[in-house]
Amino acid sequence: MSNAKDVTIYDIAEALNISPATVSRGLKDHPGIRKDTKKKILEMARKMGYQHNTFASNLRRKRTNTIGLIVPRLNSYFMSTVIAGMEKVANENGYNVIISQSLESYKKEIASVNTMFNSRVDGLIVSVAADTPGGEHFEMLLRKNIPLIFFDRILEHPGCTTIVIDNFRAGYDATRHLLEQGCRRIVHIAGNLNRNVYAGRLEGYKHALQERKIHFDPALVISCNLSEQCGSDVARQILGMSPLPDGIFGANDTSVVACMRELKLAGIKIPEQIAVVGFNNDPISKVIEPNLTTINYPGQEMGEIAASTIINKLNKSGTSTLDTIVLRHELVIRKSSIRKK
Amino acid sequence: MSNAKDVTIYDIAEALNISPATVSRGLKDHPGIRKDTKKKILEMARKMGYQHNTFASNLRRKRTNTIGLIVPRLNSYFMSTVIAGMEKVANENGYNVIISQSLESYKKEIASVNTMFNSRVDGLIVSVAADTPGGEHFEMLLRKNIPLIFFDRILEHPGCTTIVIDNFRAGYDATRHLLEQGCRRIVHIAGNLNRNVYAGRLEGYKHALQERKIHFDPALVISCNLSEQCGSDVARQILGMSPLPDGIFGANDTSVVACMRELKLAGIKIPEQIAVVGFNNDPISKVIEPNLTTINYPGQEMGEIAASTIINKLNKSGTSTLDTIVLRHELVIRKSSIRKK
DNA sequence: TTGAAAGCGCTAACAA
DNA sequence: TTGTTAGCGCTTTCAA
Repeated sequence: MSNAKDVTIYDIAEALNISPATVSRGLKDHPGIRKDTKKKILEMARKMGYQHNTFASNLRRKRTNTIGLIVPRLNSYFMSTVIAGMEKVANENGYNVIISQSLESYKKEIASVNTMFNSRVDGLIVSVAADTPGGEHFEMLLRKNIPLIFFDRILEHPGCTTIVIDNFRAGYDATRHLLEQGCRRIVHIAGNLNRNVYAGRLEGYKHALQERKIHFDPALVISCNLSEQCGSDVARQILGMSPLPDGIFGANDTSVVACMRELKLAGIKIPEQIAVVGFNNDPISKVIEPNLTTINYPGQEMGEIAASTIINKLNKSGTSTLDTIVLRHELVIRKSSIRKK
Repeated sequence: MSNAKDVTIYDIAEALNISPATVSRGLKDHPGIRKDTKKKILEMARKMGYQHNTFASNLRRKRTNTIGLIVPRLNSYFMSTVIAGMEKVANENGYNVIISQSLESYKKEIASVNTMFNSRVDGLIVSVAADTPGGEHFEMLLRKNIPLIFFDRILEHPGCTTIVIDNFRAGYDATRHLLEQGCRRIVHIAGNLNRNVYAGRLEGYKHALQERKIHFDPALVISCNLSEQCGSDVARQILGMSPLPDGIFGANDTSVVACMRELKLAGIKIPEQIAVVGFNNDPISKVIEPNLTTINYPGQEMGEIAASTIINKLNKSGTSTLDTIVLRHELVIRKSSIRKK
C-alpha cells in the first residue's frame, strides 16, 4: 500500500558510507560498536525516516518476541484485568502480546491457533472456549516446542503449565457459606461442565452439601452458558419450583445478577427468601441490590504470572518442573447472602 | 525456539518433484493450476506438517492483511462490541486485527503506533487516549499512505475518515429530557474536554440550557476521568452543594452509576430529588436501581463500519470522499429520570 | 570495531 | 500449466 519506498539499512549504509552490517548493529545495542558510529547511524536513521522491518527481522532471526493470547471473550472485567497483567509483564520484557477471541467457539479457536502458529508466536497463552472438546489443535505447537500455557479454563495437557484457582474449594466455600446462613435447597447455576472451572465449582458445591448430609438434588443444578439471558431463564425456572429454593450459587456474576433482577421483579426478597452468591467479583456485584456476595479471584495476577512463566520458559528453554500454579481466591461477603447476625 | 526444522515449500517441491513456485501457487487459490496438482500439493503439505510462513510472505508481498486497532481500554462493554464488529468484517475479508490498548496514556499510544507501524499494518483504526494532545505521531502513517481511521474519540486529521455519533445532539437530547422532567440545576459529569466526545456532550448540554433560557453555571460541570472513583467523588461534591442540584447528566454510565450509589447511601431519592441520565447503555445501566436512563450508541455497527471503510480504502486505493460518518444514537428512557407521568 | 556475504521462506515477473 | 530466477530487508558468521 505504501507509495514512498521504505528506507532500509542499505540506504543508511550508503548515505554514511559504511556497511549494512554496521548499521544493523548500530540500530541495536550491539556490543563492540563505536559510540560515535552508533550515534551517527541513529541520527541518519531518524533523518531519513527509517522504519525497522519486523518481518525481515523475524524471518531472519526465527524469533518474534511475540506472545499469543487466545481467550473466549474480551468483554468481562476479569479478562480485562488478566490482559492488563499480561501486557505489563510482557512489555517489561520486550515482548508484544497479540490477542484473539474464540467467541466461545471451538472452530474459531482452531482458526486462532493456526493464525498464531503461522505468525510464529514464541509462546501461546490460552483460556479455552466453552465447547472445545480436546487439545489436538495445540499439538503442532508442542511438536515445535512452542511453550503453551493454559489459565483459568484449562486443558490437561502434558508439558503445559496451567494457572488456576482452586475452583473446587471456591465452590465449596460459596456453598458452605450459604449453608451456614441456613439455606437447605440451593440452586447451582453452572457453566459448561466440560470446563474445569465449572466442573470444579459444582463438585465443591456437592461436597459442601454432602458434608452437611444434605441430599444432592440434580434438579437444582442448571447448566447454561452463564449469559444474562441464561440468568433470566433460570429465574423463571426457579419461580416455577415448589417449594422455592432458599439459596442460589452461580458460577459467574453476570448470570446471577440477571437472575436476581428477575426474581426481585417477581417479588422475591433477597436474601430473606433466597440468599445468593455469585462468582468473579465483577464490578456489577457492587451495583446490584442487595450487593452480591461473590468469589474474588486475582485476574491481574493471573495475567502477570502467565506472562512471566512463559517468558521464563522461553529464556531458560529448559523443561521446568512447574506444572500447576494455584492462586488463592476469597469469598467476599455482601448483603445478598446474609441472613444471620 | 523451534527444534524441529520448519518445512518449507522447497521441501514440498522436492518431495513432489515440482518447482517451489508451483507449490506456492497450489497452496493458494491461484488461477491456472491443475486441480490434481493442487490436490497433490495440499496433501503433501499436510503430510509433512507444512506451516505457512507469514513473515516471509509479508516481506515479499509488502502487505500484511492486518489491521491495527488502538483503543484506550478494553474493559468496557462498548469497546467489546466495537471489537466484535470489527473482527467480524475483517475476518470475512481476509484480514486479521491486532489490538493494543493505550491505557489512556499518550506515551503508550505513541509506542503502540510505532509497533503497529513496524509491523506494517495495512491500515490503522484508532480511538485516542484521554491526554493525546495532537496527531503528530500518526504522520508517518499518512506519509506512507497507510489509511488511518478514527472512531468515537477522534482527532481531526486531514485525509482520515472519522466515525462518530452526534455527541452534541446526544448531550442535548439527554439534557433536554432532564429539563422536560422539570430539572433546573443539572450537574454535568464530563470527561476530558480535549476529547471531541466529551466536549460535544458538554456543548449539547449548554445548548439545551440556553434554549430554555437557563443560566449556565460552570460550577455544575465537573470534569474527571469518568472512573468509578470519580463518580463517587462527584457524589460527595454534590452532597456538599446548597441547594442540591435536581439533575445529573454524566458522560458515561460507569461514573454515573458509582455516583448514584453514593447518593442513595446518603439518602437522596432518585429520581424524585435528583433525576439522572448516563451515557453508553452499558449493561450496568439495567442493574442499578432505579434503572438508568442513558444514551444508546451502536458499538457493533461502529466497529463494522470502521473495518469495512478501511478495507474499502485498501482495495480501491483511490482517495475516497467520505470524511465523516455519523451514526445515530438514541435516548433510552428508564426510571432514573422520570418524574412526570 | 567493521565488512562481505549468505540466506531466512516466500512470491511474482517473465519465460517456456 | 509450470519453471526460473531474483529479491523483499535483515542478521550473523566469519574474516579482516
